[in-house]
Amino acid sequence: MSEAILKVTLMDIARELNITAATVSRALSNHPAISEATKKTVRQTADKLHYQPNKIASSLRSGKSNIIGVIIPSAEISFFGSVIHGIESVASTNHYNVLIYQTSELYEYEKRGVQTFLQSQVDGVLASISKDTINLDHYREIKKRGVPLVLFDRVVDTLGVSSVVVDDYAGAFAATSHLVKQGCKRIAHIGGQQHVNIFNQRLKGYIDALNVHGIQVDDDLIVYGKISIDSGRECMKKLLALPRIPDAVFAVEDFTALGAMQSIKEANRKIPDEIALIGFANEPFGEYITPTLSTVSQQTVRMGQEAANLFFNVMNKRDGADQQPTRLVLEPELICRQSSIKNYGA
Amino acid sequence: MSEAILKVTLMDIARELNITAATVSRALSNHPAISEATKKTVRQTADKLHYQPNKIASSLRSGKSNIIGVIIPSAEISFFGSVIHGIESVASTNHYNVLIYQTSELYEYEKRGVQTFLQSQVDGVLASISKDTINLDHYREIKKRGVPLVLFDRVVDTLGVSSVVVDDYAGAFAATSHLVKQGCKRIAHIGGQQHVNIFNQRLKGYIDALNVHGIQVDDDLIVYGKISIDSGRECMKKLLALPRIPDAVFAVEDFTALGAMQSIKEANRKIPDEIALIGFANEPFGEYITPTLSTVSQQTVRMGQEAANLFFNVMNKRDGADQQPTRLVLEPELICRQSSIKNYGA
DNA sequence: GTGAAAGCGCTAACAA
DNA sequence: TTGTTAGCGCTTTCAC
Repeated sequence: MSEAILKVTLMDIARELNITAATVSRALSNHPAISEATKKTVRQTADKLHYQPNKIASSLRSGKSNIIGVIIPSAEISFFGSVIHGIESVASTNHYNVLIYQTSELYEYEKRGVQTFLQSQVDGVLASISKDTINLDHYREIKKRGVPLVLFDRVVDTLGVSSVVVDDYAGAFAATSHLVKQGCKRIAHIGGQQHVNIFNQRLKGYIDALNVHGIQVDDDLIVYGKISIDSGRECMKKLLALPRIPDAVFAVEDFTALGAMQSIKEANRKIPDEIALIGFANEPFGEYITPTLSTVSQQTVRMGQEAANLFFNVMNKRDGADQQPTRLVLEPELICRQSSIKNYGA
Repeated sequence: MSEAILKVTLMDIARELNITAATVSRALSNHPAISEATKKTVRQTADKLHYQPNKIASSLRSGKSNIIGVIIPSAEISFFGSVIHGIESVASTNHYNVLIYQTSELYEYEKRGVQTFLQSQVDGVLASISKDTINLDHYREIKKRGVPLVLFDRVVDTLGVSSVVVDDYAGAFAATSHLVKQGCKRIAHIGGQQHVNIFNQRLKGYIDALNVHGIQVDDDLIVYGKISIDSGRECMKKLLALPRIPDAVFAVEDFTALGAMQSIKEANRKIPDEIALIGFANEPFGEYITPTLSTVSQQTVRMGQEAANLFFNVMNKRDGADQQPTRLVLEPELICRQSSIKNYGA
């Protein structure tokens, strides 16, 4: 013998009070034309009957779902977890819900995600493009249907939509400048695959920072790896084999930096005294290794919040005129820890 | 001059083919009574017109939203990111979408999340209860409305709903046994707050493992901390101040283990040769510190998958009879790394 | 094998 | 200030 399942609608409240469903609807949405007295009794009976408005019905009628669809490569990657955190918090304050779709970096899944979202009548889509994706027609489809689209992190310019990214160039510039200020003269860089835009930007930031500070760029001090701990180890070994080894290393991202750190330790060089080290991305582990790793934060939570804000900006002023897409570039934040600060804590 | 916004409905297809919307609907859902010929033309025109079915309308009519609501404390915690990953992948293969709600560990938000989900007509709710929550009426409300509810990780037994947890006792037992097998005789435990069930379970697992292996439990070797790196450091210092220091430590979770590791290093004791160390939770950083940290995996992805599976089990056989709630207990997985394996790699 | 008609629960234009 | 009516887009029962 189980409890009766509640299924209370506007009509039930209306019947109870001998008024129409329309009045109940208006009373509950605080319509100005409804008397305070009716509003009060309506609200009371709604409570009494444990009424829950049916959003599905409301959405169908109003053409507004109050749902944002978010497309990410994987919820398991801490970066995207943080971004979702940011998106959800902003969405929540705007009375929106967040629907998640994971692509596993696959174009096919990404396409399917877009389809589902369109069918689910989401009011907007926030997406980070998968590595596998070349054809962008599914994103064009979103625009064509008049659904606001905002890209974050994995962005593409050709779509003409709003986007949020972090300024990789500025981050690299700041990281390198920081090493200069620590008194380092021979600052090496372990780079990533140069056809990847963000890695190339970081190289440029490094080079320009050296130039600005009057330090000659030395090609021997630039090596290229493949974004992994092992690759970082190998690259660092090359640098340690130079006739004159560097006194600082800016690694293109934290895993590479970690590999470099291991090689430096194995060579019995002191970090940061003999070789200062800084990475990029602020991976969680950096805070827990010894020495703690200096790095550049990509402001992931903020990125999510800003992406959501961009959506709400479009949403809230749908007054005709095709809006100009906003391209938001977040300033990354330098995080200085033991690996790059000489006389740390002294 | 922007592109016309597509808004194609079943009616548009019907008009185009001089048939009724009903037939189109049946054709698209592959109804047996519809001729192959009609199905074919219908599908063709649907494609031609770029028809996307409106799930909202379909949901309203069918009373099924194909959406699972997931309530978590925070998407930023890597544990929950993994769980979401698991849930989403299973949901996706079942043509379901996942709606996320973050509670920030607050009862008020959790209540609001449940409300929103009920109003959104989700077909089921998967939830991890926030620390702040004592009153569980909102969860009872879910059951009362006939919506399947599955709890994971942060579970409570009094609700009589299905749940997925990891077997903390077994994990602790395995971790301790592993240390015994490494030849350790004086195995210490840094515990957590004992009023927290999982921490208490881990203590029990530790004690029972010692007993089973014929090692006397020594109260001096059990200290209690507060789940933080600093607390781990302090607790370890106490252990190192004993007349006879331990030759192994099982820490209640990884951050505590990390603190302990730092203290051991500062005391110039070798890990694992002088003191072997193992943690719990498989935090990402454990793989990257030196030495790499042995730990116990809580199978987060699997937990998400199983939670989703439990939901689909209920969903797929709604044949009357009140179902017995399933209490799924996942076997944790021992992860042996450098910090606990003597002669590692030899 | 297909059509006609009703209705899921809500909202909004129009009337009164 | 409230009621009437229609309809969002789809599914489904009942006809034929």
